[in-house]
Amino acid sequence: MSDSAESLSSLRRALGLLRLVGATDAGGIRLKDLAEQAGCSQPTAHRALQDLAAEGFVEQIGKRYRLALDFFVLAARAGQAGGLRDLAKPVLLRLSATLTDTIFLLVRNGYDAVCLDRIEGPFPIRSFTGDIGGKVPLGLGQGSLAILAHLPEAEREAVIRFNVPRLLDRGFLDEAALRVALEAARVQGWVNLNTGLIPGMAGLGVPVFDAQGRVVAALSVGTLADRLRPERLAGVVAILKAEAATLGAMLNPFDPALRHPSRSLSAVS
Amino acid sequence: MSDSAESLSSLRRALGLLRLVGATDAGGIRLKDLAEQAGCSQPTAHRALQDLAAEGFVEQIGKRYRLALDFFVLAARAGQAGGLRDLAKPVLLRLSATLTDTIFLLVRNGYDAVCLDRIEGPFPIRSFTGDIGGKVPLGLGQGSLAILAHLPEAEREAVIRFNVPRLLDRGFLDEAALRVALEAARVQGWVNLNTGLIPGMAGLGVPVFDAQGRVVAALSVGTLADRLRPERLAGVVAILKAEAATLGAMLNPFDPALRHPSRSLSAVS
DNA sequence: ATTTATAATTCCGTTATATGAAATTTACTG
DNA sequence: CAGTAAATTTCATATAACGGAATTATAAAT
Repeated sequence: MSDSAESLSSLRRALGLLRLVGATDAGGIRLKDLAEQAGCSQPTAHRALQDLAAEGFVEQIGKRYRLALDFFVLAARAGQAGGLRDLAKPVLLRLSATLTDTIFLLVRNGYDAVCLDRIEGPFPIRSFTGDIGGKVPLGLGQGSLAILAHLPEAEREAVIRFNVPRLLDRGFLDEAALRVALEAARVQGWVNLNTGLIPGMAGLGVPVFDAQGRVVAALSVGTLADRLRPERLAGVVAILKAEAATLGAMLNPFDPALRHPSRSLSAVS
Repeated sequence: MSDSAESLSSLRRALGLLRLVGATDAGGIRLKDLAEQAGCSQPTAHRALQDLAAEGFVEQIGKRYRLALDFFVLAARAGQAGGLRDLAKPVLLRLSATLTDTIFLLVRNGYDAVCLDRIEGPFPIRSFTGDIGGKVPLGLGQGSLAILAHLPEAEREAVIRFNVPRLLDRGFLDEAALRVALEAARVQGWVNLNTGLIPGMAGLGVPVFDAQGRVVAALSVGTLADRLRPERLAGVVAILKAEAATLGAMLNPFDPALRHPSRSLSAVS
């Protein structure tokens, strides 16, 4: 629906190339394939890549292109999306120290939840979100589900409509199960999906609300199933909720980022 | 030397704008200032920003622009120099669990060492490298020094020549002290610079070699000086070296990234 | 080593598109 | 409710982005 209209500006095209380079794994990608996938001529791709490389976004290793470390550094230095990450850092550190488990900070981005930060606990964790920068469809995983559950009705429905096929594709919840889980999340105020999607793993997510009561993020814990048995669980929930409240209270209620929530949706390609 | 020649391609200009947006902190930056700093007209900046926003690299909050999450997501993938980050993850986790200290994974990038990943220990650590994505001149800090010490002669000399002034600027080692430290690092095979540059802190770094014996990274530990007293130190060294060996063994000897080491130097701006 | 094939890079005439001045709209500020 | 400054849109112009074709480099095969 979005890309059917042909001609893009040269900049859009170049950014598309950058994205394609990013989609490739460590080995890099050849100019030929890049041009083909982007649907532009080889000389065009070549020139764009030269510029991208000159600006330090891409590096050319032999005949292959891949994202440059400078790009990584640039992002790391950049004012972290909304300052949320910086604000949340002490919260994550406290949680990590208190719970001795892996802690995630997730935010919504369009139809996905993105891992903004994470602090590793001593146990090896497998999670859907993966590392910082990782993405999961909203609804998959505890934190992700916590966010989805507390979105305003209209947005939530839009996301569900869009995501159900994606979830099915990945072989997870169907719509009915998803709605049950969402309802449970809403009444409980936290998520503890023990669907056993990852054997031996368990997790727990709580939403973070700003002063207007909008969900802006989720905190979650990932750990071994053993470590979330009933007696410990209640305590962990309490601690997580307390920290989520703390974090929420730190959010500037006048942050203009929260005034145009629809934009983030429409920005999805 | 690089930007004195005027006309840049429109792409370069747009990427410059992106960089400027990134240099701003969470509050964002106005179009006016952006155009001014970039040295282009307002309409030009405007259109570029619209495209950047349409591709999800930048978001417009009210009248201010800032980096969007997509940018961070993409950048997170840029850390993958040779997939090293993913490969190293279990190693870092093991080290963190075994040593209960903060663990760093550093790689070389031009004249700098970049922190590719780090796992927080329970002790509050101050380090030069700082957080993930942080940079230090090669030679400053244990891991960074470990890398420099094991570079091939010619490259090492080039880096030293370039970095000595930078190190002096920051008030640290002079060339003589640096060379002594490098020699020690080479014979010992690990670095334990107790220069007391950061009071109360201590660290320890070991190089990671690939199958051809080239340094590709360093593992290091940062902790309280107390925790690296002689009796514990030997054990920590042994563990670090063992993990460095494990990691090295996992590296694909045919990674093309390692075949053109000179490029990474010349790519420095 | 020599040849062959495939991809990367450079050239160049054409045309699309990026550009900035000026005009218009929008949103702040006193 | 003005008055002002910035953000957008419009538009004619010139530029620089485009792809076909030619050239060079690189890899594969014999």
